[in-house]
Amino acid sequence: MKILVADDDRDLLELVAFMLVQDGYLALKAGDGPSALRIFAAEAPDLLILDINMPGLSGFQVCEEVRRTSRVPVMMLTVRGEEEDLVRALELGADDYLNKPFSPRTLLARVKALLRRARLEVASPVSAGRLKLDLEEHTLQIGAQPAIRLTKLELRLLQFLLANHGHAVSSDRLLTQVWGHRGAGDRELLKQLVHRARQKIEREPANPEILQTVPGAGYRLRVD
Amino acid sequence: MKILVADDDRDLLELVAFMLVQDGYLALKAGDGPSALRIFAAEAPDLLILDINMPGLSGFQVCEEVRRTSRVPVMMLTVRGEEEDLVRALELGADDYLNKPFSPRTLLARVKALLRRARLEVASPVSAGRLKLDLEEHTLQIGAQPAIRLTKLELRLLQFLLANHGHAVSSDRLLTQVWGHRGAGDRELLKQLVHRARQKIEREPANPEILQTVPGAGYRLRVD
DNA sequence: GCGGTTTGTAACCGGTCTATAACTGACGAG
DNA sequence: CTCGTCAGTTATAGACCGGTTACAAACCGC
Repeated sequence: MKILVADDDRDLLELVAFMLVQDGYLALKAGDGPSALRIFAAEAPDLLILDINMPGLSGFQVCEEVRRTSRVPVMMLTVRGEEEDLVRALELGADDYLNKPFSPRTLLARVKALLRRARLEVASPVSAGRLKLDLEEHTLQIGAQPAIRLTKLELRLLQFLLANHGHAVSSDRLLTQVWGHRGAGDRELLKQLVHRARQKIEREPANPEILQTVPGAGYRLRVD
Repeated sequence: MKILVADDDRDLLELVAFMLVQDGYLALKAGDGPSALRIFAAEAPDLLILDINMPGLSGFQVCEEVRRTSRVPVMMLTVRGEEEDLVRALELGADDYLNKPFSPRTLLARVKALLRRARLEVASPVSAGRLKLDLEEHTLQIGAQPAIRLTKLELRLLQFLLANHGHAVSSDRLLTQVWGHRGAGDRELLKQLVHRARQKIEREPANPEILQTVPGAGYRLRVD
């Protein structure tokens, strides 16, 4: 479950991200409004936590922009009980509102509640080129071939590679994306996962056409 | 739009009701938990505002009881800073949580947001393909076969799957939809419920044609 | 309150998935 | 050439998942 946190207060940003990661979420961090929008477009997170007071693009503006294209749950943060803020946030389509300072448990409980409610809505498949990933069914379809069943980890791996298709993605990035946290010794896991995925999706697993190795850099997904 | 307010503090009760009426809602008042439940059953309000600290039946208990039969939006009220309360309320399936004292505008903004969100949820169709659910009779009819009697939980499971027929629905979603709240050990419940439902509705329960498993993802209802 | 039904809890099983380790060959630096 | 690193492969143990059986607890109609 990916959550994007946007706050210009570096310390708070790191703290919130840490709390989320501790609780098993994958946290994406943005230090200002424009980055938030960029990351939102690139990563399609499942929930947004936006500080209202950000220089440049405020949380309101980010929320408004996001709401043009998406109904993803949005939680707004602000320093004090600025009532005008609350009203405006809810009117802009935010789903929840939290005053700083807040406690970890409060934040996590509300995040959980929002996600639970959001899950009532339907996820749509993501596709690029001849690859189509169905997040609901946990399957991958290549061109007109029959769909291939994927495990949870395989799905996350391919989802992220697909989001960056055509570009090499470093092992480190994949590790944090797929497993979330973890130490250094986990190159093995990725190696394994790639191997198993290739067995499933490649016509000739030893000469991969889709899930390619970029020596020294990581992996890349070819979609054409 | 009917809103039920339950609080043992007479003054606050009247105040909240007054605020709601001022804003164009119809306010129902309950001075304790049992009255709240009675009025809820009799009037089917569109939203509940429950004080947690009520003598006799607490807001928690009222919420829990209501959630057994209904997914109506619930907002909980309590004195500031009881974090345990917040967590517990959200876990019991409450939709929002407000600390006393609060301002009229805050309350109204959140009420408005809850109602708007509730309205977005789609009324689920009661039949699809060769499956027809009778919500009053608690029965399922498959094609021209005689109707099958269902229990309350089986009905809710099938109702939700039917509303999303053709799409895989995750176990988590089903859990919150059928049971509402709850925590860890509940994969067992779903497993059981699915098993029992299959015994009833499938021609060959070991090879389900209707209530299918989507490995790693959840379950799906086939209606054709 | 009684008896059947419905729901919750636990244990078990087989299959799949994941983590971990060991071995192999390719490659580049020294 | 040799060593170390990197990526691929093979092997395996344990965790986890989903289905099944069994039984206890709660509930419901009478």
